[in-house]
Amino acid sequence: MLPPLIRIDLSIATPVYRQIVDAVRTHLVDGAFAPGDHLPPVRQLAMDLGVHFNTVAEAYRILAEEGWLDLKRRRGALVLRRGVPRPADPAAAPLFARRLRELVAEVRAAGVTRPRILRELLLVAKGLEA
Amino acid sequence: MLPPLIRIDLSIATPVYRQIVDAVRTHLVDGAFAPGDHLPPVRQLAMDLGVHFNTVAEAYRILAEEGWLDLKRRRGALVLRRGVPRPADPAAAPLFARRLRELVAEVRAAGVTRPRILRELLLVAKGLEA
DNA sequence: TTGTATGTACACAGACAATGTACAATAGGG
DNA sequence: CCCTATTGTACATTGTCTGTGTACATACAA
Repeated sequence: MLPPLIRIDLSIATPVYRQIVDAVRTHLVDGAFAPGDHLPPVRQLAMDLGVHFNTVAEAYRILAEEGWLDLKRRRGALVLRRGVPRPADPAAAPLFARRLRELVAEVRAAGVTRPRILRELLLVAKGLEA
Repeated sequence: MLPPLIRIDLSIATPVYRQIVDAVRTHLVDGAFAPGDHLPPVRQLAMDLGVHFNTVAEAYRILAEEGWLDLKRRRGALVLRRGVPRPADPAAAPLFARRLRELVAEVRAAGVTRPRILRELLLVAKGLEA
């Protein structure tokens, strides 16, 4: 069995619905979920994750507001071809810089080694160049 | 006036006390706050940030639990020489990989350009090599 | 037409975040 | 020594957020 595309962790502070949003959006950006695909129904994904279906529905609603999904009853969650990213909020890039540094600081403090962090950074950078 | 070392953003979902923790920890890791320094008293930092002092106190308490600070009444928050990072939880590195990808996906979706993201990743990577 | 698979709406319980207020400890001045 | 001001602490309170329960609306298929 392949590792599930979406996993959640009840032990961390990030609320489950936001973990779902983050995980699904990652797959949408990198193409693992492509326009025309259907996401699993809220009740099915909820079963897989062990949460209530309304929690999944909330995540789908947020993704629909972001323009990724078209939600229609009885038809499930259709992945849309999402228009060009809206012009970035000018604060977005500096905020990214800060959050990236905070994330790295957090994992360094947690004992992840510098080479390991470096490796992940460069892997992601590599993926962006393509 | 220099840009303040710590800033918070009431418009985002991350609670203020956690924003404070993240910002201060970043400075602790990169050395802007060094062992022997004193952080501002909770009431003063709270004034600067426009929040209640108990919110700052909560952030300081978390950092003290992480081993960064020694809190004593009337003496303020003393920055400790923090022992070697505890052995990393084996899940920490994979979790970092995931969170990094989620962060990048989020800002890409928000319209930050790939070169801009790449630049920040490489900047942080550079800082880690030193 | 009817049943059923789907998303939606909304109320509710519990957890969490931020604050208000009172208190405890301690450094420093007299 | 003792007092006082400055600092962190404790805990109750208030409002918001999260996750769930339950009932409903919609639309496809037989």
